[in-house]
Amino acid sequence: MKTEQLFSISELAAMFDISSRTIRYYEEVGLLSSESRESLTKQRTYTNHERRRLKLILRGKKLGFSLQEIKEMIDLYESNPEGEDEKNRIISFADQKIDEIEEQILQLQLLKADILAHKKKYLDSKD
Amino acid sequence: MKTEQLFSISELAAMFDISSRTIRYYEEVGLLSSESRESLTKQRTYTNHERRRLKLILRGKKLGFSLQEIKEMIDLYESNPEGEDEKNRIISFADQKIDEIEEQILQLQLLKADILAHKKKYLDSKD
DNA sequence: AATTAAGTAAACGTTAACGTCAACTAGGGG
DNA sequence: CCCCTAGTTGACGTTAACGTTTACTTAATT
Repeated sequence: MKTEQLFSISELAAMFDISSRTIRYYEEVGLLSSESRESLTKQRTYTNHERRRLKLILRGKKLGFSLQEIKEMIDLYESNPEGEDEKNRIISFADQKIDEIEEQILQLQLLKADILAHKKKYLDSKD
Repeated sequence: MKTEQLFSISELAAMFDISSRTIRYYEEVGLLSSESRESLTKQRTYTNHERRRLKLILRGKKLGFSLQEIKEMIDLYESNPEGEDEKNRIISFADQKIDEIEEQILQLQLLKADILAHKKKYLDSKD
């Protein structure tokens, strides 16, 4: 049998350098869960599954996505579509997100080029 | 002589599909100016210079940067450093931003790969 | 068992980035 | 000159994403 390691809320918070409040907030808005909790008033415990999920959330945040967008993307990861329609809906959502991401990458490359150009300008003006 | 075209605030707003209020707010926080205004109570007019600047602001927003970060980056474009120290400070700021951008691009590529993998999973489960 | 540390829910506070509304002004057409 | 449209400055309202505080409970330590 497999004994999954459990984390407390402050352990998880320390791992990612965020506050406990932030984790509770993510649960409040349905981004995270702590299923392995005995009762509603008892303390939360987290498994590796939730740790990975939190990591995904924070990556999304660093990239500038809203919690709502992040929720949609992660739900995509863990959704279990029933009919063909549902699958098609998910696949086209994925395609749409991929397009957005590619556009973002493109814009970031343009921004990088801009900054490089200006940096060069200041470098050339030295001496 | 060169006659620069002038735009009203609502013309500029329409161009970029934003509100006039947004433009005034950008001026309020020092991101934008309307120098070609006669007096403080008269109407604002914008030149191509400010139009380009606004375009940069909106690109930054789409990329998830805060207005404060955007301000710092654009100020970099238009700053006119005096001493060597000032130039070096600007250049190292540029380097730092470039690092951040490269990291963002990397993370976006990972996110894209993730989504592609999950899309494939759903595709394979079809039929 | 008693103290201390850590966690909980609830509620109010905060900041960025605007939206909205009110009261006033400037400028052009007829 | 009058009217109408577009613009102006406050000032207060709004939403997301938490921070902070309070009063209380659960878990750990001695």
